[in-house]
Amino acid sequence: MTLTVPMDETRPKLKPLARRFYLRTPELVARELLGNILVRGRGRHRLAGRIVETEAYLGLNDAAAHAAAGPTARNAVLFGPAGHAYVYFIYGMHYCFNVSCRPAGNAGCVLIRALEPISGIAAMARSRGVELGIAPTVAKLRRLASGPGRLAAALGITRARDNGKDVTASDLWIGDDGFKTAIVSTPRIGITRAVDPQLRFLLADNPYVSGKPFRAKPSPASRR
DNA sequence: ATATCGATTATCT
DNA sequence: GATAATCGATATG
Repeated sequence: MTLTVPMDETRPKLKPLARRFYLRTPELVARELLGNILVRGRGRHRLAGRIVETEAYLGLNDAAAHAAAGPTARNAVLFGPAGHAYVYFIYGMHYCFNVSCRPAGNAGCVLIRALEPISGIAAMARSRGVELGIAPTVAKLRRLASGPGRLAAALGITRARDNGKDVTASDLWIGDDGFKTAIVSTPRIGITRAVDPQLRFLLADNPYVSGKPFRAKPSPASRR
């Protein structure tokens, strides 16, 4: 199992990814966002987690994308400049957080699907309405932000509050601390069209990705 | 362990 | 009026 390295305060100051990072294809941005840190807040009271799962949505030529049929009131941000938050409401109760890619006019984006919680964990638990006792297990921590709806709830992301925000310069931003690791791709989750292409990207063997709960590999010594 | 189901509403046809 | 880039709960083997 490859748990990611915790962000620690001795690393160089976390700096927002620059605009040019997002001025590329959704596939590339989705891959390269993995391992970076999604942050809510600036300064002292920060909520932060490492991005461990993403999906690329390609825009007009992607039947599964919200932008597939062209601009509407809901998806307007996708047709604007790169590096802005696209937040939508789904199933009557969940928000999902995306970042726009490519130059204005190209409606690509990346859905951020899961975080490994790093700081502000107690606040995330409060936002999610879950109890973590002391010394929470990975299984408990996983419940905070493994899945796009959970992630948005953990960071208090809503459409009213966050849609359209500049992710390179606002209280909702993404920073690079230099972390890199192996990446896996799979088909995207929960869609009914364009189901084949492998546009979902995950950190290999990371327990904080969405889907089946993580199970520790049985070791000979721990078998019962 | 996997399967199915209900919640609840903005958005689009 | 139908659908949806989900989640959590319940049922069943």
